[in-house]
Amino acid sequence: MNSRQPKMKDIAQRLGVSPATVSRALSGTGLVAEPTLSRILEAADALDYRPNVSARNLRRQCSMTVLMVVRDIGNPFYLEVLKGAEAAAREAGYSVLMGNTENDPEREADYFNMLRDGNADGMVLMTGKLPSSRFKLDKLPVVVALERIEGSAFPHVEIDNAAAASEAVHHLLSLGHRRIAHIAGPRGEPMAEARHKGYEQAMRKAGLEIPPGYEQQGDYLLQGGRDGCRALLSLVDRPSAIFCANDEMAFGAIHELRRSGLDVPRDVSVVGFDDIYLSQAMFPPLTTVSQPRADIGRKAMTVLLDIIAGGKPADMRVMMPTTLMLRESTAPQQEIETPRGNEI
Amino acid sequence: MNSRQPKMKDIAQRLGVSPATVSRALSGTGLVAEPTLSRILEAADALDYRPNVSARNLRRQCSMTVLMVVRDIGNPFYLEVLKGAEAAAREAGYSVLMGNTENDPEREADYFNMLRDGNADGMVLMTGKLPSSRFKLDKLPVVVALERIEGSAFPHVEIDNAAAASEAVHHLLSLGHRRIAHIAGPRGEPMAEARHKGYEQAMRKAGLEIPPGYEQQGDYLLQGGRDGCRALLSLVDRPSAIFCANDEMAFGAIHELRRSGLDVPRDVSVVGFDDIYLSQAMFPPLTTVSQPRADIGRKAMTVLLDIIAGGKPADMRVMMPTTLMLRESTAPQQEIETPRGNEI
DNA sequence: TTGAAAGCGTTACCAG
DNA sequence: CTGGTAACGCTTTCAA
Repeated sequence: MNSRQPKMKDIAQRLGVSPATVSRALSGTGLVAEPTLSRILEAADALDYRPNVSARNLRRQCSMTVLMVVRDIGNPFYLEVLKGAEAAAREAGYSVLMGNTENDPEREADYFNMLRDGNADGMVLMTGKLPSSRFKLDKLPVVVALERIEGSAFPHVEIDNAAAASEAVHHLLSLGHRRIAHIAGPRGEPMAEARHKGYEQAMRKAGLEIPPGYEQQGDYLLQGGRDGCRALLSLVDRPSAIFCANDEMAFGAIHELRRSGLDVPRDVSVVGFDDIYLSQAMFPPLTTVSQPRADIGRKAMTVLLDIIAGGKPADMRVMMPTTLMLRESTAPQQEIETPRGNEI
Repeated sequence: MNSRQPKMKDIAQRLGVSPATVSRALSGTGLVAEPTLSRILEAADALDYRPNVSARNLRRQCSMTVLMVVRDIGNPFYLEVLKGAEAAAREAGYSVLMGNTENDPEREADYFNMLRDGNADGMVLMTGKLPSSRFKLDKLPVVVALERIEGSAFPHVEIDNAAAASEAVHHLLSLGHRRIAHIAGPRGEPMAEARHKGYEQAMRKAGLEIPPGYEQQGDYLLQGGRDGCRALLSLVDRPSAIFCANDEMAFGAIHELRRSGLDVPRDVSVVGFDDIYLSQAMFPPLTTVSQPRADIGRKAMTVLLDIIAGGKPADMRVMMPTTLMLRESTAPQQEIETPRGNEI
């Protein structure tokens, strides 16, 4: 029960060398001469030696652990990001601790404390704001991914939400649509605001007025998409296309359209944003803005690891490219009822 | 730069007591007298003292960390489970480390090693098999969730896949369907086998022969559902209902049906399994078996924490209840083309 | 190139 | 109830 796991001392005694030498041999500093080196490596292997991480961390004052903090771990949106980040961390020998804030400022503060306490060496933050704190957080090794935290000095890895939104609206314009509405994300949420702005810019650039009621306030949720869409359908001059701030609301909108006896895309085109899992499996497969989520996670982790290693990030603002996925929820504008939509 | 974070020694010196007393006061053992106790607590608060976790773990030989190991972190299926488990762990003061195996036996072994090494105090395992090892793994604090690992002595928290599958098929039977096909999960995968068995049992119990070709081999993926469905449609006597081993394949099947000009549910009913995120947002909203995923995660973590605390699990096999979600992808069997399906 | 020894910050055992 | 002290297992000076 006592001496279960072999320690460095055991290997040292067995071989008649000092623990210090064993440590050097095992940590791969090229400071051990050849006869000894291989003997130590062999012995370690034979005994199935594994270093005690707590001891090492205590001594080295680091934890080899990074935090991934999201506001809702239940949101599939974060999955691929986590995946990419986990892979990058793993390759560098780091473990990933999950953090779920549920939008609770106290929890957010907790995770920052873990950082300050050295329980974690760095943090990838995917929440929209910073907890208030009496400490200067800006010096901590933190990278913000996907979201944008205004006024913070942390590096950001994100996409150009406004430009991507504009591109989506352009697509609708190029299909001949003019009455294009928007169902926005939560008010004040920077990502939602950026997408909204992109919509407005594209409309303005096309010389189009946005009719009253064409900008609906949503909440990123299915029901919000339904509600926004219902409001749009009640307008006298209802839109021929709807650009939604995320896919989930787009699904809600499509539901509502169908319930009203309208066909997508024949009667109304719908574009989403995010390209979440199975968006291509919806009916109709959703035209939407795809983010390279795994790459974003990977990049964020890479930047973070650089910072942890003491480097300065090359870019404080990394923009990852988006792709507009043209699928089947959009079709050319058709003023008059046509016998058949462009279903394949 | 040197003495940033206050340590117990600092508090002790400040107050003229010994570090040991500070430790006792702060760890809440009732072994410190009242005048001292509050002084220590106050001082700790004033200095914003936070314990060094590495040191504590080294000394206590535990990590206050549990591992959640899944085969693919990119699969939304695990999300809610993670969420439930994370919440339960957090409430007990544990952190959750993410593990992603990608079905790589080496990685799986890595995570078991983390356990053996004391880098983690326990593990919730959601992969189908055990890495081969020269060590007896059975004594490690591991709980298997969702999956079933045959021949292992670990407690399992799962659902009755066979019974739930039978219930789904019963639903189709009660709608008058007789020609019911199944698109199964990967061969050899216990969960998939159980669901398959449930299908066969329900059919047998109803006195129905399963026509040749009615059991398609799938892979849990969208394309697998498409392929399986296409094969079914090529049969002379094609099914009037399809029970798919998971939702994703059900979406694939529905796609394929629609491509063939068939309406769901008017021409063919489809049932899925899992009730993943947005299954209710599909068109048509999918009738499927819902698992209490968050509860499963929470329960698994609870059992695990019990084991870590030294207790024996009350049940080695906890079965969580499932619910058949009746939505709009199923309808009564209709031999002859009817003018209108039962769309709402 | 190697060894001795001093910690890293806590906790737990023994005395008092 | 409290103080001294010895670990926990590893890394890293400093000497040799």
